[in-house]
Amino acid sequence: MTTADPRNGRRLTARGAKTRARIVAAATDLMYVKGVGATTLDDVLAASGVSKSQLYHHFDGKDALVRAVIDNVGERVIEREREALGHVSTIRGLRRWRDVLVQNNALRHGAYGCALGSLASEVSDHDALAREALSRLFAEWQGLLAGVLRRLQDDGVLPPDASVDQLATGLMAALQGGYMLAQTARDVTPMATAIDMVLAHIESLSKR
Amino acid sequence: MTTADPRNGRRLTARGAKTRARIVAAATDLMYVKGVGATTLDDVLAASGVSKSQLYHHFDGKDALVRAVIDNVGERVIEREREALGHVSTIRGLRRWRDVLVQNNALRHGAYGCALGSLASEVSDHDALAREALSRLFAEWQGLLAGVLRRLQDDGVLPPDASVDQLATGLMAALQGGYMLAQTARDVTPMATAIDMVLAHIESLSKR
DNA sequence: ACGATATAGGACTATTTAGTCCACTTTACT
DNA sequence: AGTAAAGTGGACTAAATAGTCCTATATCGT
Repeated sequence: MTTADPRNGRRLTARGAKTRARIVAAATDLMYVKGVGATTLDDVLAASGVSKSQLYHHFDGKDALVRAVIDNVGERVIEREREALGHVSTIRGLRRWRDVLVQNNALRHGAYGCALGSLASEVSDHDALAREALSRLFAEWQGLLAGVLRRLQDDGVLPPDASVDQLATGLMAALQGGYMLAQTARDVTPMATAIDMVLAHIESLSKR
Repeated sequence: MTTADPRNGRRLTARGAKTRARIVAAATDLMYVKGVGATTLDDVLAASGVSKSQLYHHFDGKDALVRAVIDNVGERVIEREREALGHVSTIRGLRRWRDVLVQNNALRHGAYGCALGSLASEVSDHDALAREALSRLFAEWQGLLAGVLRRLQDDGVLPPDASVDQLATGLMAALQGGYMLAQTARDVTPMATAIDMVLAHIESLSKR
């Protein structure tokens, strides 16, 4: 059985796909914990138990690997958020979504920040392709938030003139900024506070 | 004439201080544009026109240089924000503060993000001392914002039960998250939108 | 079954990078 | 003026790192 290689459409056997996935999985973990710049290809090889030629067989180089990691992280985050937000249509549901993110982040005392946000701020100024991919992912994530707000609007909870997309932007920014402040303070509190402020704002709009 | 060396109290001549400052200035620029990880000591030497022994005379190594850069950036940002926010006591003044940040960021189309925020997300998980310094700087910056809100409260614009510190946290998070989204999108809009949302929230609290 | 292609292992190279060392010059202070 | 400390220049080393190359094995399509 063969499948298309995400990189260049080259044929890929089941075995090859598995090796490729192992490389990406190891790189994803390392880059999340150590950062992209501090993760060497040798680190990835050691963690995945794969040889160098295999890495270069599947990826043109470090940049290509980083892009594969972004795709991988993005896919997981978007899927997670789609499940978490896809059917939310109440402010209460939005608060539950907040609780999950806050509690997960609290487990690491804020360390490492948002998987997507950390990648974005490290890579955006260096690799245009990676930046664009991250930009699309943020847009998609934000679209899920906007979807929730739109449902609130459709249910009459938010007034028709509420600018759903701008609220979603503000919520995403508060989330990402909160992640970053929590990472710097090694304390999840600022992240929780920032999201709460936006949710309070959204709630206040519904009480007119 | 001699002054205390910021690093270890060693005596420092005017000439030495000048060399040290040149190193820090070059490193600051490079690390802002290229990122900390992608900036090599050789880059710093080339940009500052200084020899390697001088760099190691003034700093114990790259980590120490990064910390000096953080102090330098922090000092400039805090001074800038102190001037911008120190005497603001109206929402109108807060909007003008917003305009300056947005316009400055628009000049680079969002690139590089916040000088402090970019350092924070790259360094926080790698160097505890640097993280703590950045955490103190964010707290100081946020304190300036809280000062503005407190003045609004004292003037009766914000109600006495408004949680000024939490609003300042939310504003800082939106600002930082906005910087990051703008950097990823290469478009200042999300940053402007995020701050505007928080300012709208603050304004809505004043209309009770 | 068999040729073609994908996959695997790992030694090897060239370059970059942090960090060291030492000879020499300038400055501060009495 | 003299001397000790600070400052300077740059060659040098060791380690790390990205990337190449060649050989061998496994798998696929026919």
